[in-house]
Amino acid sequence: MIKKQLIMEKALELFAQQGIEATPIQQITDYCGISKGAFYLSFKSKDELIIALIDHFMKEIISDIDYMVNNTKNDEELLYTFYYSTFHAFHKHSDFAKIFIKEQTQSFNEELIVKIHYYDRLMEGIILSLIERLYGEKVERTKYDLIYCIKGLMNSYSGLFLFNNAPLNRELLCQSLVEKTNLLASHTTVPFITHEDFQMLKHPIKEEITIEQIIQMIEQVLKEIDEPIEKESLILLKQHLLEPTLSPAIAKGLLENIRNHPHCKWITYLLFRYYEIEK
Amino acid sequence: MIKKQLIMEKALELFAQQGIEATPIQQITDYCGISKGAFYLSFKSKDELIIALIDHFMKEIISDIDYMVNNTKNDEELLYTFYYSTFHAFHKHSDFAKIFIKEQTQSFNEELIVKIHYYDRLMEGIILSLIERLYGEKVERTKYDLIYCIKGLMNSYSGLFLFNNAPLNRELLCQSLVEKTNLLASHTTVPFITHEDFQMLKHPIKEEITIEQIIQMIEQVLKEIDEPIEKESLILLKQHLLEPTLSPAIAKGLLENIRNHPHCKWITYLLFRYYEIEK
DNA sequence: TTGACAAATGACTTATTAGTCATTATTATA
DNA sequence: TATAATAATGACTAATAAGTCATTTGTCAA
Repeated sequence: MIKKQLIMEKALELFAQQGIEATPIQQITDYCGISKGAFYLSFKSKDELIIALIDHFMKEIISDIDYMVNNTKNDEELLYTFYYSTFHAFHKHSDFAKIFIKEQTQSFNEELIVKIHYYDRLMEGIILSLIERLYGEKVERTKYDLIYCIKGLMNSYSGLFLFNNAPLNRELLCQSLVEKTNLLASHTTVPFITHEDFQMLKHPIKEEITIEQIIQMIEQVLKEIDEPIEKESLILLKQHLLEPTLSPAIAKGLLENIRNHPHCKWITYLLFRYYEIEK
Repeated sequence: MIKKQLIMEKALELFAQQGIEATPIQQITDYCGISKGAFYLSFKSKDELIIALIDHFMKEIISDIDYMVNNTKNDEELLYTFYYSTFHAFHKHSDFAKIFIKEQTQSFNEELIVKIHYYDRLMEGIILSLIERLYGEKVERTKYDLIYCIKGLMNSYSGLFLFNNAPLNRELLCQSLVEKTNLLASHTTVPFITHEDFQMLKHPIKEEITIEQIIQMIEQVLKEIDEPIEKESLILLKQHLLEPTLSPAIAKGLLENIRNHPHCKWITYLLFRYYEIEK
C-alpha cells in the first residue's frame, strides 16, 4: 500500500510537468528509487495508475466541495463557499487539476473518458442542487443553462492560476464570480440549454452504491490507516451500517472524526449521501 | 503544393478523430494513397505539419470573425454577429476546432504553445475592441474581466456541439449569449481581472529573471508609491533578496501586503515565482 | 528512342517504451 | 540457523513510430 502511494505521488508530479503520454514508467520508477518490475507489482498497467490517480483526487475534491456546500447553512454565503472550496481544492491539488483539465478532451482511453464524464456529472449535480436551493422556482427554466455558465466561468478563471502561475486573490475571484452568478441567475430570460437538452446529454450515472460496497470500502481503508480515532470511528460506522443502533448525533460525530482523513473522504461523502436519502 | 494540401486535409481528419499523438505518419500517407517518403518531400517533420495546420485554419477563422465584426455597422447586431460568426467558423472547421481546443493545454512542443498563445491573443484583441465599441467608458474597469467571461462562455458552449455532437440551434445560442454578455457588461461591479493583470498575462515570462532585475524593479516602484505599509514591505523584501534573513512566513506576509497594489502586481508575481510559494 | 531530371517509393535504421520473467535479495517462520 | 515465502530487480522482448535513402518510376526535351 505504501509503495502504491509513493508511485502515485511521484507519478503525479511528473505527469503534471510533462503530460501523461510523455512520461515513461521507467522515469517514474527512477524518480521513486525503485525498479521497473516493482511498479508492475503495484499496478497492472500504466492505465491502471492513471485511473487510480483520477479516482483518488476526484473523490477527495468532490467530497470536499460537497461537504462545504452541505454545511453552509447561510444561503448568503453558499455561492461564495462553493467557489471558494472549489478553487481551494483545485489549488491544493493543482498538479492533478492540470492533468485533469489537460486530458479532459484529449484521451483515447475509453475507461478514462468514462471516469472523467462520471465525475463531471457529479460536479453538475452539486451545482444544480446549489442553484435550486438558492434560487428555487425562479430559475426553473434557466437552471440547466446556468450550470453551463458556471462551469464555463470556473474553467476560464481556473486556467489563469493553473497554467499562468498568476498569484491568486481567491477572495476577490470568488466575490466576483458570486456577483456574476447572481446576475445571470436573476436576469437571464433566454436559456440555451433546456431540461430536455440536459437529459439528453446525461450519460446514465453509475447505479447507486450498495451498503455492501461501502462496507467493503471501509474494510479496505481500515487496513490502510493507523490513527486510533479514525480507526475506531470507522469500525463503529461499519457496525452501524450493518445494524443501525447509534443515535444520529453520534453517527454524525463519527463522520466528523473521519472526514478529514485523506483515505476516508470518499466514504464520508457516500455515507452523508446515504443517510440523506434514508431520512 | 497540391500534395501539401491533400496531406493537410487528410491529416486533419485523422487528428480530429484520434488525436495528434495517436496518429502516425504512415496512417496519414496510407489515407492519402501516397508513400511515407512523399510526406517528407512536403513537410520536414510531423511538427511542421501540425504548425502548418494551426496557421492555416487560425488565419482563416480569425479573419472571418474579424471581417464580420468590422463590417457590422449596426451596434445592436454586433455581439450577435460576433458570436454567430465565431460559432459558424468553429462549426465549419470543427475538425480543426477540436484539435485546437484539445491541444491548447496539452502540448509538449514549444513552438506550438507559442502559436496557440499568439492566436489566443488575437482573439482577445477582437473581443476587447468589440467590448469597447459597444459599452465604451461604462466598462472601463470591467472590460478585461469581461473578456474572460466571454471566452469562458464560448468555450463551455462550443464544447457542447464539438464533443457531444448535439444538434445546434445556433441562432438561439447566440441570442442567449448576447443577453448574458449584456447582463454582465451592464451590471458587473466586482471585476476580477484588472488592467494590470491583463498586461501581466500578456508577457508570460520564459527566460529567468535575475535577482538584480527584481531589485531594480523594486527600487523603481518605491519611487512611484506613497503608501507606508507597501513601501516598508517592499524595502524589507528587497533586503531579504540581497541577504535572506526573514522566515518564509514573514516573507509571505510581506508579499500579501503588496499583492493588491496596482504597481506591485508584477513584482509580486515574480517574487511568488522566485520563492515558489504559489504554484 | 534515349537520357537527364524530378518525383515517388518503401524497406531499413534508430529510438523509444510498455510490459515480462528468470534471477536475486529480503523477510518471516519453524 | 535453515528453509520457505515474498519482494524486488533489470535485462530482455515485442511493438510502434519517426525519419532516411538507395532504388524505381514517370516525364519530357532533344
